[in-house]
Amino acid sequence: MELASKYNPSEVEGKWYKYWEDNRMFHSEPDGRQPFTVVIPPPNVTGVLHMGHVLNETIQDILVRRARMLGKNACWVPGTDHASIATEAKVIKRLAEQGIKKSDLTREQFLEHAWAWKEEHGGIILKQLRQLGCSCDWDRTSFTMDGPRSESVIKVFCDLYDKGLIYRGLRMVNWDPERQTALSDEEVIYHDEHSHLFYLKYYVDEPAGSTDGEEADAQTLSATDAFDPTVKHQIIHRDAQGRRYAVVATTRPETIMGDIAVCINPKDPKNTWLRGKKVIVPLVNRVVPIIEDRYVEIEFGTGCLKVTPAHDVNDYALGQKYNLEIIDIFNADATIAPTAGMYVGMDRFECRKQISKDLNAAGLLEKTEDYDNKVGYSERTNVPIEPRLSLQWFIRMQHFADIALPPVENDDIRFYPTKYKTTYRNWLENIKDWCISRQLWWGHRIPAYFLPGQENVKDEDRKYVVAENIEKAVEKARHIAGFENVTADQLSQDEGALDTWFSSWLWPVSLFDGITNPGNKEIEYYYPTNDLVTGPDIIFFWVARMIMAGYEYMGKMPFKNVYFTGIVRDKLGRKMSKSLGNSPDPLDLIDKYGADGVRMGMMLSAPAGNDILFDESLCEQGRNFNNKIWNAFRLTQSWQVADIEQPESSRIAVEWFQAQLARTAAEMDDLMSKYRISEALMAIYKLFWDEFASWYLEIIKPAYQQPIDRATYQTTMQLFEKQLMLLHPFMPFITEELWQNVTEREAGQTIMTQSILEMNAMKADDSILAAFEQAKQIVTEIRSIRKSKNIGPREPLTVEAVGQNPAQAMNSIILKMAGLEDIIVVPAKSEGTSAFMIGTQEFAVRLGGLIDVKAELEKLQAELTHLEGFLKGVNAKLANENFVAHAPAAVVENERKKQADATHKIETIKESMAALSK
RNA sequence: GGGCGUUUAGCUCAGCUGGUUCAGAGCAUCUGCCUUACAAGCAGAGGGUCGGCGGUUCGAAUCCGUCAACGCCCACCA
Repeated sequence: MELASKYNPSEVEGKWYKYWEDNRMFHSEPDGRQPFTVVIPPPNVTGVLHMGHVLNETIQDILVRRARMLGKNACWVPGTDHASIATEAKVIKRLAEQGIKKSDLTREQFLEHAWAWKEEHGGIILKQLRQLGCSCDWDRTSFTMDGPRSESVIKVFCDLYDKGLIYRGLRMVNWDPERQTALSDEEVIYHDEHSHLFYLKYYVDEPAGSTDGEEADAQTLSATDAFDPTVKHQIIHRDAQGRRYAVVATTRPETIMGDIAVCINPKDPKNTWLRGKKVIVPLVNRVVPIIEDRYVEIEFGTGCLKVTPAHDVNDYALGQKYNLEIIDIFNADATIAPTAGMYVGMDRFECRKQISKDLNAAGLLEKTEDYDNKVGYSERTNVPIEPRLSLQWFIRMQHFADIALPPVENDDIRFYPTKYKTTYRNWLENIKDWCISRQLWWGHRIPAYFLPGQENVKDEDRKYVVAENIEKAVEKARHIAGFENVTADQLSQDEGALDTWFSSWLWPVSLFDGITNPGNKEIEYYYPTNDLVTGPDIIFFWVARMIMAGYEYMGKMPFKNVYFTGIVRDKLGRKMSKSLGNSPDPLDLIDKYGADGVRMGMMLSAPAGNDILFDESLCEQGRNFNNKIWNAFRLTQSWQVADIEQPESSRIAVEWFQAQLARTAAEMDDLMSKYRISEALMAIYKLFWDEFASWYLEIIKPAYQQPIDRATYQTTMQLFEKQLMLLHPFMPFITEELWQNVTEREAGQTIMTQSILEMNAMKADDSILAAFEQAKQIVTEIRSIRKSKNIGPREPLTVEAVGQNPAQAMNSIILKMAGLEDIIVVPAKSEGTSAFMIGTQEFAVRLGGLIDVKAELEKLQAELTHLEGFLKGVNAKLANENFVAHAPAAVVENERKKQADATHKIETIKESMAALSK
């Protein structure tokens, strides 16, 4: 096998992925083994791979591949999400480019375009996942709008409706004027915004000069306290003609056409004079009553609140309470509606500008202040949402909160990191009903069918039936009095579609047909799934709701563990985004560093729960590691194997490395069980690079053009192979490539299906590990002395062990690695040596004429100073009666040992110094 | 306004219920090396008052209080 000096991933990755896939090696069927199931968080069907996916999918692949190698029947189900609103937006955009408006199309025509778009762009991301190395069971690829998944959604809707958990109602919802649909609360993102607080004059509906005879307070009115919210007396505003008016502060003057009242707090001393009066809405000239409610904050603005029930949730609540009229002044696209009577057709923000000008011109604007407030934006279209009164479908969430909270609280379902338990609890404890209907076409159409002949009935009172299909709907309808003879073509289905998350919340169940075919073999085998890997940003959208649906429909948790990844940011901590241009294209990175390199780069920076500061140089580190492995393999392949005796150093090295491997395998197992994936990777990285390549291979490496003994060679290749296996989940491609070449493999054998169970059970021999560490220290000391004395690495040296040599058993290793001629035990070290200490044992390197007495003395002096300081500390501790009395015996004992060791070392150093000074 | 989290080496992080010479890892840096596996490398080295202050304790990076900075989530003061 000819091997280039640099690893070339592109030659290897495609080849092995094709092999795995062609042989359906990721495919799973229920069998007698323990299942290990992961369902992919379905990416948007028309999406492309970004760095967030790389993080997420790499973690899942590591978990899945590892589970497979631990003998489990691993099944990672891939799929995509129809992403109702996002995809519909993309389709509309493309249609617009072709000069077609959505409103020009029928529902059927639009859906044709949408499906065409889906066929064209759908699944690109699934191909990209293959490039990353993801070992998904592609035979199971699903789509949230495919047959079984759609059927599940409709069935669940009907079921929840029948259970009384879904209702239809007129509510104030979050309205996206861009897409013209309702949204759930979770789809609204609040941003701080610099805006203005407009102080509007609402004249009292009374003749000029009116008084109530009690206006003494008003005499004290000054320019400054007129708007002081803490003022404790009445504040009456009058214009030059003596007309009284109230001042109302608002951020949304454009809604005054919808004003139906002005509200004050009954306890507000400033505004008591307004009680029972009527005021005139500026410009609009509508006369509206002053109402009183404790809801109004006395200290905000002037304490007067304009009430616009159609355009504010709180105002709506007030409207309900006081039975106020509702005037909706906006069209669905948030332009001014004819009901407003003015500014009709104008955009809401244009209108705000215009109306503030007009108010000012009319002398109805008292003043304007800068004001920072929060404005809700649509998560998808990034347009300010409009609270809008609308007839929508909702799920009663209290029931679901009740079943979903306990399992997380008591750790039946575990969250990593655990801090998200709190987030989860807070949300569930303040749960609100979920608005699940969307005024969209791309999605699951709401299976509600309206009965005919209700043209004169108010929308919210129209009769309907909920059924899985039109036939069942007709049947149900015929049971309703007066509709006994209704036919299918007389029923009209609700035009709306369901929230995307209404399908995703079923994902772990619907993937195995657990809704449509309960109790089937697959759902029984694969459910509950094991690990869910996702971002904390969708904990409410998705994770919580899956738990709800899981318990509702399976009576069991949907997954046992949830691993929340961080958000991928750039190295400056900024969120990766298209607009910033700071998000690398994962495929470019794969081109550059190989999939294994990118995976490793990602994982190196990904401790659980923290945001990931991604830096391309980490991929470089990954690539370098690949190259290191590659070259280590190249080295082993360059050896001639001969039937010669095994050198002692090799025998010891093998024994030592086996222990080291056992220790690392156990460590990795422990770390993986805690989802400390980056640390597990670091453990195998260090094992391979620092222990295997830097020590083991250097020890067993035969002299130039000399053959290696068969025993060492064979064991070495086994050790190599085992490391590849431990590494495989992290870096699947290079490990497969090399594993295949470590030795002849039978056809069809791959590293993927090898077991690492045995390795995890190996016992590490601690005594050899300790002895070897000591030998390494000695070697390092000698190398250090070589370097400081400018002695080349191959110049033979002799080392003296003073009194005894505790590292005797490791002599062969030390001789080879430190380039020594000999290690001899001497009663006292000779002149012309440079000494060092390992623990309490002194060694000395014979340097002959190279010894620099002055430098040597300086080195010893520095060490002496350090040791004396250390000893002083220890002595102080031991002199403290409280310490000796209170601390556990073992701790005290340890301090005594430190004291003895330090004392001994100090003596040794002093002797050395004395000898040198002679 | 409420809640959560973070702060340890130049960077990114580990340090579990206080005590192993406990102050660590990787990367970066510095020095010397193209030593026939690998310069995408080898060998060696330096670097931190553990955010500030106060407390508990024989003993604190670790526990408590407080302050500060940063980040995230939730919330109907227009």
